[in-house]
Amino acid sequence: MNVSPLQQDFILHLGEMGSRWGINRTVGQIYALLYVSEEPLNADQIVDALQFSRSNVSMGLKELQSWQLVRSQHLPNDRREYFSAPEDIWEIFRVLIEERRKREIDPTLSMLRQSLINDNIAAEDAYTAQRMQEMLSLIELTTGWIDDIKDLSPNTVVQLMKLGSGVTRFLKPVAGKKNAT
Amino acid sequence: MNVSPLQQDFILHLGEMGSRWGINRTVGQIYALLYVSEEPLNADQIVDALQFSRSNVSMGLKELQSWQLVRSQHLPNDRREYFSAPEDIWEIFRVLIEERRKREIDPTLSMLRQSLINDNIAAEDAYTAQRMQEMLSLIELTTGWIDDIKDLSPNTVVQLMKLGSGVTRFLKPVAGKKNAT
DNA sequence: TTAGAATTTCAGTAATTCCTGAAATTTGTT
DNA sequence: AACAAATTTCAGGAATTACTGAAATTCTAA
Repeated sequence: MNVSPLQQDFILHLGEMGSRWGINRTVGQIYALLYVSEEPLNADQIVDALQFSRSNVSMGLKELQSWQLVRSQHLPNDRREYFSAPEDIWEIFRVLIEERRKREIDPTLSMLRQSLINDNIAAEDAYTAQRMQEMLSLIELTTGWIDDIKDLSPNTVVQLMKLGSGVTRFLKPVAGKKNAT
Repeated sequence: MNVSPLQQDFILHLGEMGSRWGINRTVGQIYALLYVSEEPLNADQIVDALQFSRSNVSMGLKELQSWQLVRSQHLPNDRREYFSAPEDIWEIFRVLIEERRKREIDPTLSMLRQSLINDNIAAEDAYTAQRMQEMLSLIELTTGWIDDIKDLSPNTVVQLMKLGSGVTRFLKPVAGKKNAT
């Protein structure tokens, strides 16, 4: 496994970014390597390319699979497992959004719903409950929207994104408010 | 500073979530406390409510201010600094997206642009460069779209989100493709 | 300009997370 | 079934990150 300088830059960068994305450096690097590799790689090839321990690679691959960012397959006449990052960048994007939502949003959604079930909130908690409700409503709106658009074709999403704030021209104007600036 | 059970639940939860959001537990708790507090609080009140050290509160507040999630002000005849989370949940949402983008996306955007400037990529790097370009294009599209809609009024954004995939009815149909499912 | 209140800095320790090598387990082939 | 290859588990050490208390600094009111 020789890693070109271009690949090396990319791998090191995604390693550093990993920590900001809630995965550690080595996991970020493994993903980066797979992302830029045309052929699937087995664990030993990854060890060879990135120079960390076999067990670390094993755990890293497990984590990437739990994120659904990496798939494994078998090649004919080879009992080793081969790993690759899905090709379709839109698929990757969608998975990333869904997984982050699961980890970063859904627990809070449940917690807020649970806490706000109680319909007689003490007077001293009126403001707290109102704030929690505001947060809940925003999360529900946002996740509902994501659910709604996540199944659109990439092509459609591209069109919509390119349209940007231009979509507002299709909205009914609200009295006294401009839709777009 | 007495913290109600409802507030306590919320504070502890946001503390735990903090780690998934790239801020630590205590910073998450400080933010949660401010978020549900109707009045601004000074550092000692936060110490009293959450029971961690004065210096930790000081550092936590600094970090929250760097995220633009917390503001400070002065009350008449009191030299202490008082802190609060902005009221407007849409403002909070916007700030959160912008700050995460700065930390999690922009560095990669720069790196990819920088790496791909070079217009004669070695043959062995053709696939790598293509993959990096795909990532770059997706990031540019997404951040461009965010830039474009971030200035819309909350009202407009709510309308658009509620419309969800319904917006596709305004798009020109693409030959052989359905816009919506 | 000084006293003391408020805040920040920072070095050291505590806690957590990461990574490894050895051992155990699983898988597939003969 | 026995062996060896491949993979996973896991205890312990390494590295990183979080938190504290003491000291230093900044601020403000007299």
